[in-house]
Amino acid sequence: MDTKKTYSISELAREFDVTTRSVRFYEDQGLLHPSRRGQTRIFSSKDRVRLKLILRGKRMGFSLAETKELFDLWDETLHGNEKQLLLMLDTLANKQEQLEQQKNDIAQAEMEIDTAEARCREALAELEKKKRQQTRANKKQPESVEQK
Amino acid sequence: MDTKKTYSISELAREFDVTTRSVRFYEDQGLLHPSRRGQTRIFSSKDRVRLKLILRGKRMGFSLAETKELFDLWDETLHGNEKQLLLMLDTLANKQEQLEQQKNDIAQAEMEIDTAEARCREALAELEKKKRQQTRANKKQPESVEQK
DNA sequence: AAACACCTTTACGTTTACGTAAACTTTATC
DNA sequence: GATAAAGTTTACGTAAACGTAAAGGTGTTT
Repeated sequence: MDTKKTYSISELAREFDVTTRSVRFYEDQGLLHPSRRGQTRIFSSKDRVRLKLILRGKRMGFSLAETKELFDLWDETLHGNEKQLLLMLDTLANKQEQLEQQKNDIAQAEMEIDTAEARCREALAELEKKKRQQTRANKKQPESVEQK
Repeated sequence: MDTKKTYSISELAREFDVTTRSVRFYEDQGLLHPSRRGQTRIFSSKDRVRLKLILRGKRMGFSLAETKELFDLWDETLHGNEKQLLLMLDTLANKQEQLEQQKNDIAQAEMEIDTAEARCREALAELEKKKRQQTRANKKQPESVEQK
């Protein structure tokens, strides 16, 4: 269920395959805001979503600080006066640009991987061809094998 | 021209907007291999290409170590015996998977940015609406403005 | 009540990717 | 030939993102 209300630190850690140390660190940096029962952290589904966003951000090369900025900005936006809303729109536009850049990078990388793969296969084919020629030669003149 | 033979360290640094310190660091880590004239580094167009790849890798969240591995592997592959070619193909397939993951991440992020943007615009529209109502009210009952 | 799993804080250690300064040499320019 | 511009090495400093103890608090299971 995605509708579960709360999560323990290790539940989240297991689900997203991170250490509890990391989760606590993210809280320390102000990216997560679990409530407490006594000492123990209790994470809401909002925290869960944020953790997911943090990790996606990391995969995309965003720093925790960048991600935190976005979170903070979004929180402020909810309290939204006009200036903040406009600032948010601006930030979102910037992120879009970044994503476009990344899409270009990925497209480039894919092309290069494709050509690299092609060259590999060519080289392999070359090797195979030589091997077959070798084999044929051996059938006709077996003594040509292993000349010491 | 893209056909220029060699580059100085500051030429490369300017072109790609990095510091010379970074370039030297990349050499130190074995990612670049400039030749020397006396003490001075002379970068080939191969080095230039590699620098471009390093930076693209960074934008995509790759560490220098990861990029170096790819470079090294590719160099070995050129000497290619069969095993190395197969290993390269495997590595390339893995990178492809990574790229797919990243494309997914980007697509997700784009969707979320879109909905965030939409909400911003809604909120702005709400504010505008309220303002207009306010204005109309002021025309009918100007004394309702600025109650101390 | 002992053992065990799970949670906590505090705090020092580590890796990556450079920044920054010092002190020096080489190359270009006036 | 002096001076500036660009290059060099050496080496210590730093921010980010955790790892890794150490030392201890809850709580539930046997």
